[in-house]
Amino acid sequence: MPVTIKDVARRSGVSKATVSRVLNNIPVVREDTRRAVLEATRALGYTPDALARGLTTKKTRTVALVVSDIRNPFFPEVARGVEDLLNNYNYNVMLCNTDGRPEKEEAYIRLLLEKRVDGIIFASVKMGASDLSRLQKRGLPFVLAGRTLPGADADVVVVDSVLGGYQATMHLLQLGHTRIGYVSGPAGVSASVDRHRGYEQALRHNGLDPSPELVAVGDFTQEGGYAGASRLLSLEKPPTAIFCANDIMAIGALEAIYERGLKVPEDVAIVGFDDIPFARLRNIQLTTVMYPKYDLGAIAARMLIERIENPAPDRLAKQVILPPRLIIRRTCGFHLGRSTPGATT
Amino acid sequence: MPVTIKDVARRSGVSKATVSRVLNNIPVVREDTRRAVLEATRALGYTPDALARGLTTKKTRTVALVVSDIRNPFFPEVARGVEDLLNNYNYNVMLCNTDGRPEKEEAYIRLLLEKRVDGIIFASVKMGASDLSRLQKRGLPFVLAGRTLPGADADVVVVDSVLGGYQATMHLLQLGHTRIGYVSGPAGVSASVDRHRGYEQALRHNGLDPSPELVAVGDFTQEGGYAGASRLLSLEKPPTAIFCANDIMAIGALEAIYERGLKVPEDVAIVGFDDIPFARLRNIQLTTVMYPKYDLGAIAARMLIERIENPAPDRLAKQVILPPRLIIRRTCGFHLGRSTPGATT
DNA sequence: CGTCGTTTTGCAACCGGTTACAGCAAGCTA
DNA sequence: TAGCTTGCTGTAACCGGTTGCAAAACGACG
Repeated sequence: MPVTIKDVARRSGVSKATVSRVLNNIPVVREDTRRAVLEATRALGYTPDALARGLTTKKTRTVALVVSDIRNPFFPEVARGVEDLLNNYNYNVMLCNTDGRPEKEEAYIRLLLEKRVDGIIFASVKMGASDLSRLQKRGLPFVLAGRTLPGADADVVVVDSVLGGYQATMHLLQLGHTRIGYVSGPAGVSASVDRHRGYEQALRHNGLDPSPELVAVGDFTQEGGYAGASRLLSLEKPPTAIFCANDIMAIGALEAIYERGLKVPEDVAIVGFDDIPFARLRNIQLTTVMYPKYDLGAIAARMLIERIENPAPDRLAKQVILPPRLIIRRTCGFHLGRSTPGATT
Repeated sequence: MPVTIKDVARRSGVSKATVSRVLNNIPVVREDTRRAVLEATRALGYTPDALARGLTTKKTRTVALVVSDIRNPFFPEVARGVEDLLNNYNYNVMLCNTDGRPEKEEAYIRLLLEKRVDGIIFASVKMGASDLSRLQKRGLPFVLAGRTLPGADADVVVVDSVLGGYQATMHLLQLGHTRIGYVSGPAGVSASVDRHRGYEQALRHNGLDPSPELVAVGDFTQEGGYAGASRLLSLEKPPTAIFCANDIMAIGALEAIYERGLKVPEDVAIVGFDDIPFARLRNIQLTTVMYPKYDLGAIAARMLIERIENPAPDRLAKQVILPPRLIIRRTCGFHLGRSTPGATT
C-alpha cells in the first residue's frame, strides 16, 4: 500500500540506487534522469522512510530533551530554544519529563538508546556522573544545559550562577540592606550552591559575615520558597531582604511575606533568579537575575549537533558560561529611591 | 561495534529468531533457552534497535504533539498530560512548535510522515480540514485537542466552551453587571467563537441585548488583550466587567485597566478562561474558567492510542466534551459581597 | 520400537532504504 | 582503431530486526 523507493524506481525506469542518489542530491546523476525520478516521486507521492534510512546510516536526526517537568516555567523557554535551533539543522526533539527521579531517567535513557536518538540534552539530571559516563561509552553524545555535574567531563552550558548570586546580593547591599536571607535550592545542585557562593562573596566584599541562620534550604518549588521564607521571617531578627535561588521560590516567599501582613518591598525586599514569565507581570514585578533560557537551549542544541556531526571522540569537553543579568523591577525596592531599607515599624 | 541480535544469538547458541521471540515474550520458548538468551542479553549489554524493529512492524511507538508555542502557558500542562499517559503505554512524544504558521505545520507533517510516527495530537491547528484529510488518506491517526475544526470528522477532545462562556458571563450578571465586554480570540477559532456564543446566550437569558460595541477582537495574546480592553475602556460608556476569551488576554486587560488608574474588581471586573498557572498567583487571583489542560492532553493521548492500536478505518470519529468549571477568585469581585457592581465614581 | 501430535527451534525472506563495487557507453588520446 | 578516461547507472550486499513456514526434538501411545 505505501509507496516505496522501489515503486519510484519502477515508474521512472531506473534502479533503487539511482532514486536514492537523486533524493539525496548526490550529484552524479544525469540531469534528465534526475528530473524523471523527481517527477515519479511527486506523481506517486513518495515519502522516504526515515526508519529504513536510519537503519543503514545510523542517524535518526532526532535528539532528546530531558527535563524534570515541562510545567516548570523555566523549561518551555529552553525547549523552544532547543527546538528552533534543531529545526534549522533538520533535527527533531523528543520530550522527556523525568520529575527528577533517577529511575525515570534510567528508563528514558534505555528507551532513547533503543530509539537510537543521535544525542541528548539534559536540562536537568539527577543521575550521577558515572551513569552519564556509561552514555559516553556507548558513544551517545550529550550536553548538560543549565546544570553542571561534578566529575562529569561533558559539554556544558550554564550561566555564571556565582556571578548572578553576587549581583543579586550586591544590589540588595547597595540598597542598604545588611541582613539578607538566602533561600537555597536542594543541596548539591550546582545552580543552588553556586548562587549561594555568590551571595556569600558579596556579603564578604561588604565586610559582612554570612550567618548560617539566614540561609534556609528550599527545593526550587513554590512551597519550598514559602517554607524557607517563613522560617527566615520568624527569626528573632528577621532579614530585611531575601534572595531566592529561583523565581518560583520567590513567588512562594512573596506569599509568606504577605501572609504576615508585611509589604514588599517596604518591609522586606525580594530578589529571585531566572526571570521566568511570572516575574515581569505587572502585579508581581519581581527583581531577578535573568537566565537566558532560550539561548541556553539553543546553545546546548548547537553544541550537541556539533558533537554529533563531528564525533572526534577525544575532543575536549566544552564549557559555555553565559553571563547573568540583574533585572531591577519593584520587589527589591530600588524604585523607592531610598538607600536605607525598611525594618518594619 | 554495537551489539546486535546476532551477537546475542551466537553467544546463547540459538538463532536470531529465538532471541527475538524471547525478547518479545512470545511464550513458545522453552524455559531454559529463554534463560540462556536473557543471560546472554545481559552479559552483552544488548539494546535492541527500535529502527530495525519498526521497519518490519510498522510501529515506532512515537507520537507527535503539535502546539503553536510551548511557551504559551497553556501547553506545558497539556504536554505533560500527553506524555504521562503515553508513557504508560510505552510511547514517546515528539514536540513540534509551529507558531500557528501553516507552512511550519506542513513541514512538520511531512517530517512526521517520514519518521513514521504512529499518530499526531494537534493541540493547535491552522491548517484546513482538507489538509488533515490527507493525513487520513495516508492512514495516519490523529486527534484534535482543545480545538475543533469544522468539516473535519476527526477525534476531538475539547471543553464545552459555549458552556464556559455562559458560566463566566452568568457569574458577572449575577454580580449585577449589565454592561459586560468580551475580548475575543482570532476570528474563526472555535474556542473563541464558542465562548462568544456562551457569552451572548447568558446575556439573552437575562434579557440583555448583546451589543457589538462591547466585543473587541483579540488574538489570544497579552498584547491583544491589552488592546482589546483598551478599546472597550475608552468607550463612551465603558463596560463594568470584561470577559476575556483566555487568561493571557485577561492579563493584558488587567494592564490596560491599571494603566487608566482603575481598580479591579471595584471599577471593572475581569473573568478569564483557561486557568493557567498565572491565574492563581496571589497577586493576580484571576477569576476564570478552568480548562482541564492536563486531562485534555491525557485524554487526547488515550484516544490516539485507541485509534492506533485498533485501526478500524470506518470507526466513527469520537468527540469528548469536557465540562468547564468556573473558578471564582478576586478579579470578579465576588468576595466583595456586593450585588451592585461599581461603575466608577 | 515405530508413529504421531506437540512443542521448540531454525531457515530464509522481508521491511525500505544506502552504498561499495562493477559495468557499460561515450568521449579522448595516441 | 585500440586503449583510457570519465560519467552514469545497476547489482547486490547490508543495516538489524520480525515472522511464516518447515523441520527437528520430544514425549506419549499402541
